[in-house]
Amino acid sequence: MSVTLKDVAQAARVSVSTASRALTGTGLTSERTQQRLVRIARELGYRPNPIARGLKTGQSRLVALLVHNLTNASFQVMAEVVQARLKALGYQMLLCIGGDDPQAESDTLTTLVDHRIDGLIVVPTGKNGAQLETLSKDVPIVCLVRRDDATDLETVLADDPQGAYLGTRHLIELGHKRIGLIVGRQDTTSGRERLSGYVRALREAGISRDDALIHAGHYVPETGATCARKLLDLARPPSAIFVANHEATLGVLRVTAERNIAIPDDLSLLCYEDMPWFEWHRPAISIVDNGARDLANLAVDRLLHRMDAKGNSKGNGSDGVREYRVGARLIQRDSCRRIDVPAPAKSSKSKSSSSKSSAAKSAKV
Amino acid sequence: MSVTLKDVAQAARVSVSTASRALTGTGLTSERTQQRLVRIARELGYRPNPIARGLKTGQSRLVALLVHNLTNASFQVMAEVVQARLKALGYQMLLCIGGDDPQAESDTLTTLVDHRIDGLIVVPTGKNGAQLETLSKDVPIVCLVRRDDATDLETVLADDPQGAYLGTRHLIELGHKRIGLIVGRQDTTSGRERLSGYVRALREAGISRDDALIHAGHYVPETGATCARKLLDLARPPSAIFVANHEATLGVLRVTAERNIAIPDDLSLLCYEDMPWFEWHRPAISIVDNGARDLANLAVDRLLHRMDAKGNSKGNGSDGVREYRVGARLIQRDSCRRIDVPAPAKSSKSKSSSSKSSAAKSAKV
DNA sequence: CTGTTAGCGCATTCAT
DNA sequence: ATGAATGCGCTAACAG
Repeated sequence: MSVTLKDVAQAARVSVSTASRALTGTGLTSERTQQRLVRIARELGYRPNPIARGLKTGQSRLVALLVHNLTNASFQVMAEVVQARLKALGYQMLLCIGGDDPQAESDTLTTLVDHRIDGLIVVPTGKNGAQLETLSKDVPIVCLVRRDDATDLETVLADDPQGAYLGTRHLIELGHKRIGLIVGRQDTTSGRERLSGYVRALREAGISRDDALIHAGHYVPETGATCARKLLDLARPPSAIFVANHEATLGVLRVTAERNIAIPDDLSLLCYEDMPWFEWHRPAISIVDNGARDLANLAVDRLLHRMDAKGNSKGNGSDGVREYRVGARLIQRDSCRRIDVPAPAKSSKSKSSSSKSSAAKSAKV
Repeated sequence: MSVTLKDVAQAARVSVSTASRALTGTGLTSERTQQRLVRIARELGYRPNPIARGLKTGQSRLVALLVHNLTNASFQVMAEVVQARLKALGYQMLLCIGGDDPQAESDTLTTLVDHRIDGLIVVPTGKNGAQLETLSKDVPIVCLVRRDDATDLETVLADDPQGAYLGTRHLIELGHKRIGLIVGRQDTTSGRERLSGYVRALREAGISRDDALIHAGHYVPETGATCARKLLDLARPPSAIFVANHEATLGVLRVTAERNIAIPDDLSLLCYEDMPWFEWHRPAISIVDNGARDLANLAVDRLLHRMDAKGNSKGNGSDGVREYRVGARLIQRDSCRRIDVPAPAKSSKSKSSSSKSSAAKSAKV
């Protein structure tokens, strides 16, 4: 069917080993035969068979990325970045979607090592630490976005404490005293860290923490709806809501729409993690950007480093560092307003707030 | 490192061939040894090496999905569906992102066959028909969403003529006579077909076609912005815009926001292909749903059929059918209004239109 | 610098 | 029903 190394060798009247050496460029062949083989191989349309090569070398030129879903914009970006970077290096990306389900994660992990992947970037559920730890002896692994506390795997994290702090402080600076927080499950790193950043900003500002304003929940839109209702039904509702649970954003927006709550006039809204449409939404939604693109790039860097180190068997390539942080960034758009200034009269269509939305566009690499 | 078939065979005191037969379940072994081998394999934690197996059988248990990007919500859904279906069958999905670039597509295709993928679902650019045609002799291929006219590969398409027709007719029924169309490049199947559906609906309604209202462009947000401006700057601007170029939607929304055009009061807006946030947007955006989930499922069905047929070498598994259509569906939300009724007074906040948005939610499988 | 030999782990043919 | 032998395509250790 396809032309093999043997075909090339025969056509060049050399042995397969010579052909192999010439084409893999080990430098163990004479300049002349080298070039000749390359030429002949090209003429014949020879393509090395990764399967056969893999059987011999134990490598597959396959790198896996395991994320929870593709709905989350951060995961989309990460998938695109990882794929692009890897492709440029001759790797193929195996994209797996685990749905944040420990069982699915576990199954997927086994299948992946079965396929002899050369590397793995995983957003862990946190429930398969032992397995990850074991696998990491065979294949370079980098954790992304979440840390699995049961491991000491190299991990690339967003700076969630900082991001939540920045966001909360921004709202405080706008004059908000009662700031609702909708955050992720407290059994995830990011969930805890974002809460801590929020708390710290409050503390620094001398605002006492009110647990009635704090809601944690699963990473689904429904969480946003439920929690938003609870917050808005409070006797003294918050003047701003910080949706630090990305998936919950849609739910919050639904509730504000249902109740005809004007943003930012009636309520300031600050969200976490950018999405393409946030900027076009009206009002454009201010956010804390987690730097998904940078996170993915760093994760790839670290993975390549480890894969390389493994290849040269120079230790484990960890450099002693196990955790990296990518800074968060506040992107102001139009969904937050100063609270110390009286709200504009609630009548005519607000002809104001659409100008600065484009200026704050984030620079992507 | 890992336990091999040989280890299992030794532990069971049989030959590797027997072990192989027992574990692959060819039925060529005695019931007893069969069960015994399975048990021992499990105890030893044996996992067959797909690479080695692949070298022998020419299969990889890898199926590739090649899409343009992951920003498009349809592609996200397709990736998730394909991955889920395949995983259930023991395949791994190789997700590739071609960026609608012919060169990238071509490169990717070669790499994929190098990896001996067992099947391919591809959203073709349309520029690599010959290559696809050639590859299809080695590996089952199903085209998705777009057809590559240079091939007669089995293709799963949205019913774009119908979708565009439905959407246009809906606007006409609401009383719109001047309906702007922003559609995709006319060198793509869907671009042409959606235009044709629009034209047909107009014709049937006895509305003469006005080319000033029709704009085709690349699948990027900028197209939407540019074309929307042109439409709105017309001496007689349209009362409704049908954005049949999905990616262009954001651009259109930006322009309407910039110009403070109220939807649907000042302008009715109908878009193509659903996105999660369309429903939560205010006003909720009415759409023509292309049935991404159904498309993906059907593509997988067809691919599996062909892979199966190839395995049993019963012809090419085409059943003589080369093209499938998945019907489109109109989902009414709040972005289109009757034009024959006078617009409500432009003052107070529109406390109306948020009720039916949830009712029209699409049922997913 | 090159050819010969030997496997990588598995499925499969040919014997028995 | 089982074992021995062969080879998938390639790389690498070992000679020359």
